[in-house]
Amino acid sequence: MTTLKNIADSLGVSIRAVSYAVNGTGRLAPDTRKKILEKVLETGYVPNAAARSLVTSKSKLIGVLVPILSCSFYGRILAGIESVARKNGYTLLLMNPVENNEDDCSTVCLQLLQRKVDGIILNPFPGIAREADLLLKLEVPIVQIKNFFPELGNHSLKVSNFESAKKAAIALYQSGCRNIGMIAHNQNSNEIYERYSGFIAGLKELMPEYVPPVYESSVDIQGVHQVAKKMLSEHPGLDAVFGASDFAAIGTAKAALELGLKIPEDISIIGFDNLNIAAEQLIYPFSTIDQPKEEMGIYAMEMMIDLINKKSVESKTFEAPLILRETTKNNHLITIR
Amino acid sequence: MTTLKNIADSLGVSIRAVSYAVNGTGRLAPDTRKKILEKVLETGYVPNAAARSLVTSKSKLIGVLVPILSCSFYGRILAGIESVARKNGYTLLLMNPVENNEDDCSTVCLQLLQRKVDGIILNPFPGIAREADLLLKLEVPIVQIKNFFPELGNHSLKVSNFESAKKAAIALYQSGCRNIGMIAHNQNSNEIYERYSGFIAGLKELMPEYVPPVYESSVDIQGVHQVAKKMLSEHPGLDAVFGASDFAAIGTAKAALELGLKIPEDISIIGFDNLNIAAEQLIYPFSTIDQPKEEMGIYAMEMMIDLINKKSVESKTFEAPLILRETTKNNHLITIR
DNA sequence: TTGAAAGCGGTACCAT
DNA sequence: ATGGTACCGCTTTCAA
Repeated sequence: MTTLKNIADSLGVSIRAVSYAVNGTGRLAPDTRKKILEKVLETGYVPNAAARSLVTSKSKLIGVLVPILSCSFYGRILAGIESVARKNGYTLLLMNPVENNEDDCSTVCLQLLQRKVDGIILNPFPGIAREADLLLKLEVPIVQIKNFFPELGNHSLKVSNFESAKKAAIALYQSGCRNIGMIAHNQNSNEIYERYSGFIAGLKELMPEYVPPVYESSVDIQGVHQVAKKMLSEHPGLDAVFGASDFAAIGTAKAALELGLKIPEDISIIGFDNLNIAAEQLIYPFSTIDQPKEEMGIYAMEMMIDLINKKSVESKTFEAPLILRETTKNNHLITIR
Repeated sequence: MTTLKNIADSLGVSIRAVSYAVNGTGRLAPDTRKKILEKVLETGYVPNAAARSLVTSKSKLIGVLVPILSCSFYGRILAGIESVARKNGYTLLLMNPVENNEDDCSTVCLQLLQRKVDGIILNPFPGIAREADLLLKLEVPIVQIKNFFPELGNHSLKVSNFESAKKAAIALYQSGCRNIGMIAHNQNSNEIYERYSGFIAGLKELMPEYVPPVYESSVDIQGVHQVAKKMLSEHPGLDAVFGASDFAAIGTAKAALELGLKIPEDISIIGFDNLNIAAEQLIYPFSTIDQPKEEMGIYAMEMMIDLINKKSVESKTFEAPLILRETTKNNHLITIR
């Protein structure tokens, strides 16, 4: 393998000179520099990142922690992160611990510590927040996506869950629905809670007396399907459902169709996330709230770079627009976006 | 930061002793070992991966290169890779170059070289195969997924594209269809070619005289939609279409519905991949060929570990079973799987 | 402008 | 069984 020393020896110059030439730093006689660079090209020399980071104590590594890879949601965020990381000389360490599996979470944290990552971008969940002390010991920036645990610092990124959920409630009202329910999720997460609160707040404004049915389910279509069937049976008058996720929306639609309801004539449905599986439905492309996934990834990594460079950064809340498709009726009456 | 030396000094033992204790290697007096381990725990010492890999010349890093992150397909493969990597002390470097963008591809390769990864798992495409010389210089194992370029060595992983496509053709025949077309893709990839060949072979067996229409499209629903509309208009007698991907299947279904055809009564459709967006269709969950994504990821990483340990490994072709759902008629008549 | 050399945090060999 | 030490490849200070 070619090293700095090899090149230095073969050219009769010092190691330092080669280092400067390779990195474009320091002062060097122009022709020395040129000579070295030619040799570098010729030998195909590539600097050793481990050696470099050992002495600079910068790894140029960013740990990225996501709980789910089997759904396009995090993949699209990852794509955003990766593109700006790569353009700025950072490389991503991808970690995908099974959510709340203690072993997985601690293994992953240990990796992060050993690798001396320069920063961590993660979608936090309780199992990882429990390891906060460890992570904090690294003393590197942490950017939280979607969710937020104060133990992990105060740099975060999310969408306007409250406002967008409120928009969904208002939209359903504007389309003529008056019996509106919600399928929420039973996970410990403030984003779901914010969506719930926004939904309630929207209804409170328009129908102060109305108390909507809200059911909770696990975050998967199967689970929602069961819960939605229960909700629709126990509240046969429902003419609209807001889902805290697209999984919730799809599960609800499944249940509604089984019960012989027509979408959206009998029942309107709005989801959240704008997942591919919601957008690409052949017959019922879902009305939903769009989370700007790629943009969030891009912003997260830009924020990370600023943090690493000690620039001041602000946590950001993205707008999440309402997209009207085929699971809501009277779209022309809906003025809110 | 705590280092080996810190611990050694504070305990009055040698650095070597601490190294042995931490790694559980070498011979050490039991009580010395115990004493050291306690100190390690107390100080929260974590070894520095860069320093370690500098001297061992093993990085315990695996470069993973995927062309697309915005679709659950590669995410699910990644999840499989990550789980076995983590359990074996390896960490993944995630790379997502824009396919066939030269800059991206060379940046990514440079990263791989600098990081001295112990292995590379990738879904190869022409832009990356062009950098094969560089990658080969690393002299580390390369495992190719889905596609295969001989320039990148001979370790690969794929599904039985030919046989499964043949199954699809036979299944469509068994269900009673006699006018069967195909939507293929115009990308330079042998997997698509194998699917095409399998399809043709299946039909040749059953209807030697029949010459099926085969149209090519880009790999996205929009593109397929256009092409499928053209195909269905130019061949109004078609009663079945085999899609080289689920994108092809969905785009075709879209076109068929627009033309007023009933699925599956008027036209049967079988896709390939078993993507979430195909499986989770509310009204038309797609009959398709299932690629075992997680399993492929798991196997790829296991294969990588064997290769690193100089064990002999064999390239593997996974079975890809036919899954019958709602886009094929007379499923009960279809005996092939 | 350039060469020599210290040292980053480990591993592993060579003596003792 | 254990201590001393060379060295991995690179950056950077210091002196010339």
